[in-house]
Amino acid sequence: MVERAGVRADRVRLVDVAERAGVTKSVASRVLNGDPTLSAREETRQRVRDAASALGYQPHAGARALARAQARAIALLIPDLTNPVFSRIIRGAYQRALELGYVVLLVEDGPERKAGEMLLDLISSGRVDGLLIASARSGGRWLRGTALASVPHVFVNREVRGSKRNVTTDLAGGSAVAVRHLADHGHRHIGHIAGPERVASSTARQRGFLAEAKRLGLAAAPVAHGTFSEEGGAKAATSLLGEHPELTALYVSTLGQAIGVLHAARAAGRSVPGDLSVLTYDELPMAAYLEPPLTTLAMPLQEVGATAVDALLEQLEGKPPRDFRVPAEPRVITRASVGPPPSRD
Amino acid sequence: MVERAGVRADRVRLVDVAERAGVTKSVASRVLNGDPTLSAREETRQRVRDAASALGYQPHAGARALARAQARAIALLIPDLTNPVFSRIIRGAYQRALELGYVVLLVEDGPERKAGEMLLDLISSGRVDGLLIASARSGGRWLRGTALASVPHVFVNREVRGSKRNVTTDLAGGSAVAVRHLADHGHRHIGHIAGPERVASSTARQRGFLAEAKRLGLAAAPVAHGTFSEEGGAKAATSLLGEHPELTALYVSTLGQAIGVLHAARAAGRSVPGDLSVLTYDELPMAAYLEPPLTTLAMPLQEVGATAVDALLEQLEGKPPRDFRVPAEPRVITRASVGPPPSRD
DNA sequence: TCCGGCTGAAAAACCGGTTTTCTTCGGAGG
DNA sequence: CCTCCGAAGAAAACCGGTTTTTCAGCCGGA
Repeated sequence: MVERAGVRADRVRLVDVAERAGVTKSVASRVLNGDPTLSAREETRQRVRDAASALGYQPHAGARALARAQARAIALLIPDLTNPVFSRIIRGAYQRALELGYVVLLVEDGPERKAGEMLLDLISSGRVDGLLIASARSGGRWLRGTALASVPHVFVNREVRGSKRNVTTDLAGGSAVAVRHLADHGHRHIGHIAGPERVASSTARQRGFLAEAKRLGLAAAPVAHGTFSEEGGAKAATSLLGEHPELTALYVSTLGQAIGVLHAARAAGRSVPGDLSVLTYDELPMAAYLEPPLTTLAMPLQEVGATAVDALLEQLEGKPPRDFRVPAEPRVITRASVGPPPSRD
Repeated sequence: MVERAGVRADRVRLVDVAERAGVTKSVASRVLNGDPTLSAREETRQRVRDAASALGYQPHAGARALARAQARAIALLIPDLTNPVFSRIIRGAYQRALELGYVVLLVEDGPERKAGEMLLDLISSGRVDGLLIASARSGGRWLRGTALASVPHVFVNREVRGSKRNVTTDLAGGSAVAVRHLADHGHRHIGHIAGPERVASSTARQRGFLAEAKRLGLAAAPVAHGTFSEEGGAKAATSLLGEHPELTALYVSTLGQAIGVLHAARAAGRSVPGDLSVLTYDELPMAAYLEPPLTTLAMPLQEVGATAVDALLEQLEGKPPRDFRVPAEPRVITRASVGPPPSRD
């Protein structure tokens, strides 16, 4: 008979702990879990705890998941691993999950459209208890279907109307701060490089941008859409600057786009910030090392990730879902990419 | 009694499938798992399969993990989520794992030094069957301890001597190609921005760099060390260019460092590629949008991640560990950051 | 006619926990 | 002196699978 690869041999089981403490496993279990309905002498409890730590006992996750009907794990769906914005969200989520004794399974939303099924499989195989959905891409597909209905889930950094499951920052408020910052430098002709159309985060930023521009009585505030990538930013900037040569400042949605915007500006012979000021969302160390160093808008993305976990766990506790807004207070990190508009001549 | 949040209610169990097919769960299990020792009529087998798919049966991962003594999950330790280099490795690993029916748990190696314990907990709680270690940081600590000894694991993109568990690319060979590319452009004074000292990937690249420089009979080939970040690259470049103003080309270890190098070059008043050529490891879309667009060395990182999974699964099957080298064939992606050395005058 | 061996499938044991139910024992109250 | 009760812990059932063991028929051969 072939020997099994399993480590079964050297695993410390609850029974081992119980035996060493001279009690039955039921007592051991209840002591270790702090079951309030157990009555046992303090001395006995201590024996159990001692035995557990002496043996280095670690309960078997599978057995627990089985007995308790919960895996203490959650899945996190993100659109793109290489985007550092999501890295922050992931970090926040991982850390909070860890604090609460949960484990998180990352799922990247590939173009193969498999992510939705994967998530559902994770749920129905009992590998995870709930879903954190930070990707807009798949969403639409199976969102509507009955599939998600009975599964605890939360939308991260995106807004699904009426879902009562959104964890967001005040993107619109951030946009307002951005526009004000540029206006304070004297700019009256400000454009916006937005994300893809019909993506919630894009429209939120755009809404804030337009509202604040109007409030300040700025001239036409044009918007161009592009994907959240260097390429998307470059293309959008090229077309926006082509159609609106009068623009003196650009408010950009993501750092990736901003890199593309800088590229496009150079290609168009516009110096930054001499001819064109650029302010972008997403503060990351890299921003300081670009040419020119980018002035950015910092948002508490890590906190968004953490809050998303809190929101999901609330649902897992049986509470009705509700929206969370992460208190934002956007800060402008001043570097070199924003200056006064070029003097007319 | 409070109602449990668990979805126990609507879960399809093996018994349900068995019942619908009119057999016992043992038969159902063995049919679905293709147990060769089972004898059953084809008609019966079909009934079971039909029942399973009709009910949308998905086995409970925890129960399986318990019964089979294996979780069909692996952990992947990475040093830094925001580094897109690791994103590629992660992708490769996730995808291959998925194909093989495994799930990957990502662990980021924070400075809190907790990562090692976390991994061991994941193992001892039976949440994962093995470890993929792509971080050099923690390594040292618990590597030597008895802890890892009996745990299936693999080192990804780093080399631990004598471990027989390394999955690497030919970093040294890549360095050689890089140096040759620069030499082909006429450079005789080439410097290298390496990673932190005593990190295997750093020394491998450095070794290849020095060997090829020597082979080509180049003048002193100085090396400066820095962390794998923009800041690390900038500092290293500043000191290297300060001490060796004769350098006309730099071979850099990572894209992050390269961004720092470009920054430092600008600060030193050296134009790229006019005064200084820059060639860096790590091909990513972003490289094309930097100023100047960076010439890079592309390596099959995704393949490294995938191979690491293969290597680990071999161990899980009970085979003795062995080193894997991902066939590399480094390609230089030509952009604008490499040119001829400035003409002497 | 009786037995052995095969096929097809049921039954039972087990994985490592959690949770509910039962038992034992000592002491207080009647 | 007997009864009853609560404390302390043992025993058992269950979670949802996998794997081993057992069993019922049926067939062929002696």
